[in-house]
Amino acid sequence: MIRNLNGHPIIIGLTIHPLERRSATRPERIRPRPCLAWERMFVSAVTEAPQWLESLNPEQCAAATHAGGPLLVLAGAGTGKTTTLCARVAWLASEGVVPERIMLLTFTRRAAREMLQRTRALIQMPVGSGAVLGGTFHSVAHRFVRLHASALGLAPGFGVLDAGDAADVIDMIREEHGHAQSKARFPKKSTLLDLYSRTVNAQRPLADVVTESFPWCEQHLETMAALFKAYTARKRKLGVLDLDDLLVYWRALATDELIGPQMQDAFDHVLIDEYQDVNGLQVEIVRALRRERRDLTVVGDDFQAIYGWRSASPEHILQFPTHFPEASVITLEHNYRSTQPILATANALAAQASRAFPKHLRCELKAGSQPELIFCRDESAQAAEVCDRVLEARERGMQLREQAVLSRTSHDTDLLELELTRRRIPFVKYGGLRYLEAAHVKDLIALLKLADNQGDEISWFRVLQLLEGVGPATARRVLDLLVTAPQTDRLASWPTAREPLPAHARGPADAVISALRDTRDERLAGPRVERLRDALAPLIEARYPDCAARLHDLEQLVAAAREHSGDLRHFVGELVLDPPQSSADLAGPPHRDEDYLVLSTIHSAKGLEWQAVHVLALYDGNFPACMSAGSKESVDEERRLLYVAMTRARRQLHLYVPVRYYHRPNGTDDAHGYGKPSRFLTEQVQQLCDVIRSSDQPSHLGPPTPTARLITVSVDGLFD
DNA sequence: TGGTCGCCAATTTTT
DNA sequence: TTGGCGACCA
Repeated sequence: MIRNLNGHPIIIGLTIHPLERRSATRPERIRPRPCLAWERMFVSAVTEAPQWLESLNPEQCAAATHAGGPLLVLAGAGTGKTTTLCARVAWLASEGVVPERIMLLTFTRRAAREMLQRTRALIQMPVGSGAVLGGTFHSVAHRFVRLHASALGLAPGFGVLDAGDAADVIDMIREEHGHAQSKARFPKKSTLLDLYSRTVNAQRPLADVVTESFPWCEQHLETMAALFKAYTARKRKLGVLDLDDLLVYWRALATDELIGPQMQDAFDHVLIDEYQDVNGLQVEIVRALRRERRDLTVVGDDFQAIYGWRSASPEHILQFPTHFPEASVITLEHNYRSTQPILATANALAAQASRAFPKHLRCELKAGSQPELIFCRDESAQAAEVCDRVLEARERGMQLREQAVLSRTSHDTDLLELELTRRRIPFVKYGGLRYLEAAHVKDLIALLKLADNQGDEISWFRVLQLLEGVGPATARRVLDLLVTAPQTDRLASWPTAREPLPAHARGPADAVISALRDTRDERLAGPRVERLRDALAPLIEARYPDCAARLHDLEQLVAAAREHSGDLRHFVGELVLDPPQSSADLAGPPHRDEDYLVLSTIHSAKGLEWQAVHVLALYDGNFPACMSAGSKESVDEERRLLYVAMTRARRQLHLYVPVRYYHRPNGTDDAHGYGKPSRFLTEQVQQLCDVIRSSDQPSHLGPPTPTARLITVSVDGLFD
């Protein structure tokens, strides 16, 4: 059993993958440990220099020891942002601030864990004492809302819906309202949830959000407004909160005239990482928490804001000095990560931005090779090129885990995954399909939720449809019979409720029901999950052809439950907020001796770094995505996304432009199917990438590379 | 005829 | 994996 830094077991991830069927020798996915340059700095700082503050540069030191009042730390990529924040927590603690009175909000739980661990190492707090309250906005919100559940009119063990569950609830209402069959196409569940979530997180009227981001839905505005009202009512009725509700409820607590001041007084210091990615709702929470007490530290880089599609906006960090007029601002500009040529290229890209805090990253590593811009014949040539370079670098002594392949979408690496498998190069991938999104995992979770709450219609709906010959209509009929039963024991009405089932499905259904019944008195999550998994297994086997791999995934969940000390409700709740196999949870080196290449989406690579970085598929329409071509803001965000990708590299940076692509029929105005190099690769950047290699070989596939170069010249026009 | 099931196409990024 | 469409079953 592998554990994370908190000692919790980690599930090693999916064994199912869309490409799996074609590649039998695919390596098991494991989580790599991120490369931490600052970690090394600190190890020496702690062991060799007791006054660890001396290892910081003057700006970092000023930030770490800032006394009193709001502080904005603008930390460019690779400038020791995490180092500084850790040092600040350590400094506060060494100054006598009680750790429990420090709140540390980070973007991922991994970041929180790492920081707390580093901090402990710095000031030698005994393990267990450093109870800094740390985590994501959502997980901290969960804690507060649970604490004040009754004040909020919630049952003590309210459930938390993940995004998939929320979409299912919306879909159910959508059907009840009769939108499923209406002739005018109605937005589907994921669009609706997206729209709802954006509206809530941005704290702006629905009409505005629709007009701005979903103009094609405008005709349905009133209907959708009614649907969303029904959605919130339904959540109340079901006694559940979705992820957005956690924030909404936290804000309600923070602004409450009784609880708000208490909550504010409970924390001497609030520190927030990645402030460029907060949304309007989160800002309101922060302002409520620091209305009177003003000790607040926020750290971020407006040029690395890449979550606009989740209602985050770099405007919030830009406006921090307005919200907190007495704020001090410290800018970190010494980059310790990348070589000068890489930094110069990234700076050239940043210079194209329309709005940003001025920053001039200075580089400590002068020497280094130029970034490479590589034109490839097509996406499979791109895959081959990447493999060649990766192996070449390994020959020269660079471990695979020191290299990473980053892409705009997780799907960009499909061909590469096949090629890596063919060449037997081990790799791990994160981003992409996540553990909790796999159908069979959702099946088991639905059953677990039923064990906890027999009134959970969504879960009933899902579980019933696992039975052979049972679809939405039959499931609905059974459900109606169950729901009419008294709240306390819905299972009591099972003998009647099972009537609508086809005869051959009744036996298997009974087996599941008795498992639910048998485990009712079991307190610990482990035995319950195991028993329920056993009951579900036959249905999984009957339903999915590749059941062995899927059952293996479920076994991981059982193993995790066995290690869990709490009850089932707790276990499921934590699973939703801290899902395994998410990029947020890359903890603990699983096998020190293993070496593997890292594949990741750029979003998931945030905060990480590697010696060599390969960025795939930089052609117009993909990166920047055509979905983002609509507004200046979203194109700016695409640019920042590329900036984030480029600044992950320490020594080598490779950018790939496949010239011809196959998977995007009628996607653009280009009927010939040639990719145009990304609109971000203007001449300015290209000149800095002085090694331009073409990799075309004689081929039946056709067009010679010069066509691509011609297109390159015309890229600038796309900015207009 | 209502309902299930099989087949095909398409899919941005995630707490 | 989801959604849409058409075939087939009670």
